Amino acid sequence: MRPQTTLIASQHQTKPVNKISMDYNFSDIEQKWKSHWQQTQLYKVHNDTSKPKYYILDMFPYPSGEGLHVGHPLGYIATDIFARYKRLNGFNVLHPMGFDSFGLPAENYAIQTGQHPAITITKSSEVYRQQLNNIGLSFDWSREVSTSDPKYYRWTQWIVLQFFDSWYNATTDKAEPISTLIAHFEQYGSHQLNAICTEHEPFNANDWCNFTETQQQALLINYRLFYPGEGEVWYCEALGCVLANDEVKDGVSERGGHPVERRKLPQWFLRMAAYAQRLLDDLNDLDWSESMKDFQRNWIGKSEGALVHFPIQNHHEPLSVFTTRPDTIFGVTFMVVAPEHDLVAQITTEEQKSEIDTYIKYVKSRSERDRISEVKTVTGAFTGAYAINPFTNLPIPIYISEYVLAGYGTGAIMAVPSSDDRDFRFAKHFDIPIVYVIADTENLDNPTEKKRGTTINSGFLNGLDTDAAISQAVAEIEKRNLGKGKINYRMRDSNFSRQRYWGEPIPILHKYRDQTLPLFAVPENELPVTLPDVTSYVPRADGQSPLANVEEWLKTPNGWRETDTLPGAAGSSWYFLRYMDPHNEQAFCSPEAIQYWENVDFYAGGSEHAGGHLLYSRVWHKFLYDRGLVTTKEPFKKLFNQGMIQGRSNFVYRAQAPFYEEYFNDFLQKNFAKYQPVYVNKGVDFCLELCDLDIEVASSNSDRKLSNLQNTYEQSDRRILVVFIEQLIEWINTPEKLVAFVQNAIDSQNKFIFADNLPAMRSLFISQSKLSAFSERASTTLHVNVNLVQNDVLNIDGFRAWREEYKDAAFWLDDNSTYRCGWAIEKMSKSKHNVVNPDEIIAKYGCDCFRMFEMFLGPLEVSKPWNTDNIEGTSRFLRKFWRLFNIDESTPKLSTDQPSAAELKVLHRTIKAVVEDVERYSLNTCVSHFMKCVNDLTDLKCQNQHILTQLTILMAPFAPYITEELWHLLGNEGSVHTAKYPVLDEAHLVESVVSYPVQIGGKVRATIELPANCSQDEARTAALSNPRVLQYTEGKEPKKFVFVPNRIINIVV
RNA sequence: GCUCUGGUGGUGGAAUGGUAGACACGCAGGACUUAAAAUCCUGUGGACCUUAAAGUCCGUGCGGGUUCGAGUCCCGCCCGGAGUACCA
Repeated sequence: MRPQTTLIASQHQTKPVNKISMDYNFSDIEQKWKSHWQQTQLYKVHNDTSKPKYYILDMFPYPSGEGLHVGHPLGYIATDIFARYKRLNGFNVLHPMGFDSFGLPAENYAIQTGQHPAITITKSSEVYRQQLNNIGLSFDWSREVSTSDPKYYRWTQWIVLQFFDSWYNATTDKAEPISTLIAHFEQYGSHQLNAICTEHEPFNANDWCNFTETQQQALLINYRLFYPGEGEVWYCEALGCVLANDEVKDGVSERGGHPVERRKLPQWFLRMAAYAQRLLDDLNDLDWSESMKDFQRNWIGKSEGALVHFPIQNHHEPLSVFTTRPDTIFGVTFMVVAPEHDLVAQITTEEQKSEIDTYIKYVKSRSERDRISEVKTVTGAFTGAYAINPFTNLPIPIYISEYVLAGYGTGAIMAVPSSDDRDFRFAKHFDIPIVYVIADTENLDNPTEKKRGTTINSGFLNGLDTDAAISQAVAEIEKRNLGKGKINYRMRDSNFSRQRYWGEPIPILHKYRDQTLPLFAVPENELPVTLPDVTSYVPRADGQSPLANVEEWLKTPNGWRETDTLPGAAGSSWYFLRYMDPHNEQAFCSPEAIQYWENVDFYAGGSEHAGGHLLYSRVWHKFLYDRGLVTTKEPFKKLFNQGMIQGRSNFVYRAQAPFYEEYFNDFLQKNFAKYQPVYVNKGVDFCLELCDLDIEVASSNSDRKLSNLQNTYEQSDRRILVVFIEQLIEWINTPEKLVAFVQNAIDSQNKFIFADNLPAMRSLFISQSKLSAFSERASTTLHVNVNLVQNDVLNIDGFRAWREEYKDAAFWLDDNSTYRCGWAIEKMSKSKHNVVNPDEIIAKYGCDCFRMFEMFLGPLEVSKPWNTDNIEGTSRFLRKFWRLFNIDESTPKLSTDQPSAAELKVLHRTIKAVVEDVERYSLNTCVSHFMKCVNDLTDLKCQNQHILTQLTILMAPFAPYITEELWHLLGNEGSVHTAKYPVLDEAHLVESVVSYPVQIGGKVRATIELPANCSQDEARTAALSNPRVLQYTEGKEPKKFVFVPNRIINIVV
């Protein structure tokens, strides 16, 4: 389909119309410049260190098979505008794009279809690239990276091996090569070492030297930053594989609805927790939104407290807990251990065993989120074992409950029902005693409402306030050797392996098959370890990845390959560095490139990445910093979170059986009230009390009903009219025909009346504005393709053509003969038929219009619905802008005179507003400023070359094509995108007179004009003598006189 | 559950604590046209009041508070959206 505007334009060109300006023909213009820019490589970025750098980046997209919808480009257009703006202001701007191409969707598609994910992903990347190019984005595609490309993932694997080869030295507070750790072990054993590691038995230098290789390696993995261990994952017996959280819905697998359970399997981990404190500290210097920083702070979840060991009766090992409130230790009346805690099996008594087992089974089916968010019902089980409160020496029962997570703290808590809400509910439920340890909580219905105060019933802590009691308690705990003060982080080491095919193979070799230790890194010169082809992408029933089936790949001269792959986060945690030097085969990025580009200045993406990608990337960057591979501590200086674009769905309403009776009832009341129609619905639907006619509304295919009626009425003194639904539908928009039909029946003498020549049965759709008169049962609501709707008015022909079943659809229309649809704001999705494809919009309105409209929708950071209707305004604006140039036969007829003061004022007011708003990322208001400017210049009949040239450059970042075309029509060389950005001259904005609103008691009662540099006294005299003001002050002295220069006057009487 | 975020006309939205509704859409009326498209003009938060000009009151989810002045700041609610560690 050719765009409408083009048709009109070509008509004008073929007609010999005299002196009509050339119309704005976006499709020719955009085609022309798109290929021209490609040929001249306008957007190619060089590592040109003579210019200041600016690195602007969009979050890595995953190329989904469905292509882009209008929500995706929002951020890309915004960053493109900033990139172009920065370029015009003299920066060397890096603005690259690539694809995060490993991941589950392609893999699941491969499982279903057998197609290699590399093929699907290449196809969808190609679609993405084309669509992005359609939007006029100034990416340097020569720098494109793709995580599933072996040339790229070679370096992902390389960095992972650096993690493997590192440990965290808590003294120097950074990651160091594992060789320095081994040197330490050889000299001191594990003594005098301050490292972040998994706890293990201490050993000395002599021990170390006598350990076997496997023993040494087992110790080292307690320190490595990338290490093997055991982790809980979702496992589905029926599907025979590990599932992602996303693939588990309501406790069953999303595919097939099979039961799932948490299962411990060998996994690889990234020792993220080592970086917790630095991740927290360095947030302060970042230009991120406070909410995003808050999110990460909460995620890291630092808490200060104490580690306390409670002895267990009849058991050698103590129960260790972490608590933030050691001051309440006298109030501990029970302990709760995570159901999966190792101790549970050891301490559970014979009598309690079956209860505990049943409970553990229940918990295995629960997600972590379910476990912590469930507060209404308390669940748990008693182990039968008792711990001893070391301060009161009283035995306290040990329970297990799902609200305690194995992965947090020590996986066990000391429960203080008088100060913790969940403990309180638990104690109530299991009838456990409550000891009050804070003054004035004894008489509260819920003592946990008061969490701080004077300590009571607590021996040596009595009388202390909470803070003093905490430090006193910690001191005493340490003195009695019961534990120690400790800082705990909620953030834990990240599970960094997947038992799946479509990811980077973990470049590790095992000496023996199916035995983790000993293990070795794949030598650097053998990277990348590429993915072998497999016959099936389905994970193995034993939970291993499909790679474990590829015998010839598994076995190498030096050992057996690791079969786990890396998660998506691996490739996306460092990609922004690769863009700096994307083709380097000697290093992941050259030191020179890193020296110049440093890190990302402006990073745009959705806030949903806060806990994942943004945290992983920070850890990787900090690690690379520690190892001297990058020069900055943080990867992303400024973070901008754009909102989502929601879909705006449209609905049509299909009539259901009850509709016809309801409709006819209403019809009778309106048109035949004089016969007193009554809805009887007994045998027949209606009877007209003041005449001898009954009426039945029926479908023509209910033959038996008809013959029954006929029989009944042959013996009756009343007559019957059968109104067929088909007839009702046929006459729905011409009720006068139905009136005539019914009137005829009333007037006739026939016993049994029905229409014979019936139209075919069609489905009926009711316009939204008619709907309110009917019950909910009268219609069903159906999503309709939004592309068939404009301003909520349905394109009826389009609708009929949309689906076979709607071919003959009938419509009950509004009085103005339109069908009005209902609407709702929902997520944009295929099933809701509210997906709008940018390509279609661009074909109809042009890329420039699409870009400006996306920006015009609303503030970038806010979620908002897409509504194509409003695009007309933006389209009109661009045509009006074009007309300003007075183009006759492809030459603008403009004046080269000195612009007028009024014109200059409009221009500079716009420059000021646009620059201010671009700098604060408010792009929707920029579009408004351009509209206002074009409106004002049109009103001024401005045809000044200087003004319009400046405006063209100003608008170039927003509308790159039309401005480029006009730039050349104006006779300029080069590209508008390499021009010099307009500079604000305040001199043009100086006003001699300011108009002040005068408020009296906070309400505006008058407006007065005052000289620009007016003093408070002058303003006071002028305001108080104003007749309007006098009406309110009645000449009295005001209580207060507020004068805000250039703003407002407020008088208090 | 927890954390974050938002709530302003019929619609999208604008507004450093300073005239709420800029800029658009839609709608209504008008001009131009054989007609349509395109374009242009006028009106458009609600309720009063007036022949008119003008004016009055109410209005930014709800209830309080701070201030000469609150959409904006503070406290307490209500409703929607997002994230919640293996979707990316």
